[in-house]
Order: sequence, then C-alpha cells, then structure tokens
Amino acid sequence: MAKGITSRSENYSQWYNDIVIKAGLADYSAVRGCMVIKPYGYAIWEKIQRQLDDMFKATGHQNAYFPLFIPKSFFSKEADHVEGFAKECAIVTHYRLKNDPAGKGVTVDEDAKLEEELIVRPTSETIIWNTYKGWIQSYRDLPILINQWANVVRWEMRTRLFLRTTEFLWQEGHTAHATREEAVEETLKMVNVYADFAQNWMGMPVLIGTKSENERFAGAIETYCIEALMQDGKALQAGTSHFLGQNFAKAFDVKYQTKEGVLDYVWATSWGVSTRLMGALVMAHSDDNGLVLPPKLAPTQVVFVPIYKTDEELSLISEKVQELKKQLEAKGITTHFDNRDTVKPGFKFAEYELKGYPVRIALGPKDMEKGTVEIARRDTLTKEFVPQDGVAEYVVNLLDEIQSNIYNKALKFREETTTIVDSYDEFKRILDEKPGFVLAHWDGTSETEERVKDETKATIRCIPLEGDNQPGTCIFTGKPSERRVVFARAY
RNA sequence: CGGGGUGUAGCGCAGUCCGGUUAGCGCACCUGGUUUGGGACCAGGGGGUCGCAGGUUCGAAUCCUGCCACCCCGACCA
Repeated sequence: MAKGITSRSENYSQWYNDIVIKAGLADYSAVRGCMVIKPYGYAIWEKIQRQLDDMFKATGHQNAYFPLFIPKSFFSKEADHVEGFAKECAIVTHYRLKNDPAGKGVTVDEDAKLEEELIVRPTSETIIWNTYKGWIQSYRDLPILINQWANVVRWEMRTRLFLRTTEFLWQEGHTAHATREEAVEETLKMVNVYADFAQNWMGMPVLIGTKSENERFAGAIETYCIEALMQDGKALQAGTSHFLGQNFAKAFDVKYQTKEGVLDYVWATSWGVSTRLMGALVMAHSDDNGLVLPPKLAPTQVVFVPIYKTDEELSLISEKVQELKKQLEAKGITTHFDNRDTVKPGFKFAEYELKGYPVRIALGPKDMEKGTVEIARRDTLTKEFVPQDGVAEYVVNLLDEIQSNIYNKALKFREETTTIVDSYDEFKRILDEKPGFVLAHWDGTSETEERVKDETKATIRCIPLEGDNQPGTCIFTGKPSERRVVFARAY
C-alpha cells in the first residue's frame, strides 16, 4: 500500500479523500465547501472536456456563454424549478464595499443595495430561456443546439471533493426544438453520448435509464441519466439529460410560428455532466496504491524512469529514451521522461503509481546491456521486460489492453454486485450484506419510494431502458409492477 | 440545522486531565557527503502570535469565560 493512503476496505471515504489530495488532483480551499483543482487534476478535466466537446460538436452543437448572474425575477418563473433550487442559492445583494468605521478592514456598504437581487446560477435554464425568447420567431430559427462550459454554485449543506462542492465546473446543453419528438430524440441522443463517453473513455460501465418522479430534475417532464457503481457498492449519478417539454417555453413565453402559420410553444431539453466525473473516475478504478487512470484520459500515458549510477550511464540512457519517446509520440502517445536526479527511482515508481500513469518504462544499465526495457502497467501492477526494438508496438497494444481491462474489471464488479430480489426482507438484507445495484419490482408510486428510502436509505437510481422488462409485484406493497427498477444507496 | 470531534511549524501528531527550564516528535524543507533496479542513509540547519479575545496566577499550550474556524455523522443534493 502507498504511504499515507488509507486502505480502501478500511475507510472508503478516507481512502477517496487521500487519493484526491495525495495524487494532486484537488484540495480543500479557504472557502467553505469549495475546492481548488490543482494542475494535475485540471489536466485530466481538460482531457474530459476536450473529448466531450468533440462529441457535442459531432452531434451538431455549438458552444456559447451566458451570464453568471440571474435576476431573481427570472428564477421564479417556473414553479417546479424554483421549488427545486430555492434552498441552495447564493444571492448577491450589494455591489460595493467600504472601509469599516470600526477600523477592521472592509464592510458591506449598505447604501449599495441592489434593487433586484442577483442569483449566482445553480443552473442556467432561466437566463438561457429568457435569452432564447429573443432568438426564436419562426420554425426556421429551430432547432437551437447550444452547450455552455461554465461554473455553477449550489449551497449544499455537506460537500465532498469533486462529488459535491459548493462551486463546480460543468457543461450544460440547452436546446430548443419545434416538435416534441425532436426534443425527446435529442434528450435520448445526449444521454447516449454520456454513456458512450463513460464507457469508452472513462472505462466506467453505466446503466441508462429514466428517473422516478422523486429524483427527476426540477422542471423536467422526464430525466434520463447514466448511473455508475462505485467500488464500495454505492451508486453515483454521473450525468443527466432532461426532456423539459414546454415548461420553460411557457414560463418565458417562447413561441414560434409553424409552417402553417400557427403560434406554438417551443420544446426544450437540457443536459449536463460535471467535475463529479472526476470523482467517479477516482472511485471506479483506483486502488490502495493510488489513482488508476484509463489511458484515454491520462494526461501523460507513459513515463520513462532512468536508473543509473554515473553521468555516463545517464547520458547513454537518455539518448535511448529520446529515441523511444519519439517513436511513441509518432504513434500519438503522450510521454514524459523523468530525469530528475533529486529523487531515487523507487520514489518515482511510487509517485507515478499514486498519480495513476498507465504505463511506466524503466531503463537501466542492465537493459542497455541486454537491449530491453522494463515495462510496468498500472492497472495490474505487473512488470515485463520487452526488447527495445518492439517498444512502440508493444505500448500501443498495451494501452488498448489497459483501457479495456479496467472497463471489464469494473463491469465484472458491477455484475457481481447486482442482485435480483423478490421480497422486501431480502432487499434489506442485500443492501447491508452485498451493497450494489438491487433489481426489484416497484409499484411506481412516490409514496412507496419515499418509504423505502426512509427505511433503508436506498433510492431508485433509474428505471433502466433495457434489460428485464417483465411485470411482477412490488416488493413493498405487493401491488402490480410494470418492470424491475434499480435500487441502491447513492452518493 | 441537530449529534460528535478537532484547532500546537508546510503536513500528520504528542504534550492539556494534574500550570513550572529555552514547546517536542515524525514526514517535508535547506546545506554537505555517501547513495540510486521499489518510497535511501549520516551529520548539521531553518521554520511556532500553541485558533481568537478576555480573565485567574509570581508563572498559562495547559485552568475559567466568551467567540471563531474546520472536520465527521445525519437531513438536502450533479
């Protein structure tokens, strides 16, 4: 186990915090509930951003940017939306400071009170739909397919690094359509983009489904989500895509004229993923040695560590490393040569494991003699000697192998911790004894979900789009159930 | 907002119950040397308003009063 990291089995939360902090991803900040994302963490976020952005562009979306502040009056136009967010908003009430008369720094200038308070956006539906009103007159103006990369603020009671911070970075897509069908199609398209990203880039299997009424986004008709399972058996909502119907169009009076000349309200969607994905990445794959990154999202995929006693040895090794580096880079692989002479190789090995570099290549006098390198893979912690001639090919294949291995490992874990239950007693027992997804019948009512939550802390993570859709009877009430849904305790 | 806990060097902590030399330890940091195939070793060195404000006392990290901050567990949530 790495120095200073709490064991995963001993205390999962502590382990998670240790990895985030010690791998250099993020740290607590001076501001309550907010975190500082450090350069290494941000580098990973940039990889995530870049790939998602490409996927959004490929599905016809454009980026734009809307204001951080939302006038209070905008916010209160959609009733469910207000209800859902009212309790967690940061509000700007003044616009000026003055010197404290008591001589203690500065104080708020009460004369500079705003006529109308500004809400720091917890999400941007309202400001965006207020804007869209001015952009849309005819069916020719539709669809509008826009995404924004932004920060938002939600004043949560309790925060956790990446998973729930007061301020967080995310992207939010906001689209406007002429028909219900087109908007529904967009909602589904984007939840599938998220699933694609989670599985093929993060190496994290997800379930795609809809949310129950209790868990639905405030103001949405239907919320689609991707739901992942962490290594402690708790679920994490990793992304959501909302079909908003005409709720926001009605609230902000956004109408368009159809081909036939009739006025109708516009149909809307919104969808988002956040820096929470960083937390998911950590919790899905990491071990007691530190972070494990999927090669596709690792800022640096291969690190070279020289082993040497003399300057002559180092210069020979350096020459070889430069040669190999070029070969790898020619194949699109990102590399780093750590030739620091201030720390020993063993220290570097431990450090790169902690930081989750997928592949480490060590090169020492023995290798120079035999014409080999020592290649270590982070996911399995195994090492192998490989001829220098074939390194580039070997690493290309190895990175693919690692990418699919960590996905398969996570998938296997999910399958092993997913249980089908048919009675409430069994349901409760499984939640404690074998945490994970629990597939059970549910009568479809909020009351039942609420009662199950109160008694077991488990919620309906999603009503899956695929899989077993046979009817049955609710484990709690015995009433008819259309199909099994996915329960779990969640973050 | 309820319950619990903690504030002492950059980080992690001991010391507080029972007041008494110059406040200590590990890691990290700096200097010099030896090392380098899994987190090196030796020697020397720098770094502290003991969370803040008052009080008691010859004397306070330690006792008393008030305040503040943060963490953990709940409720709330991407």
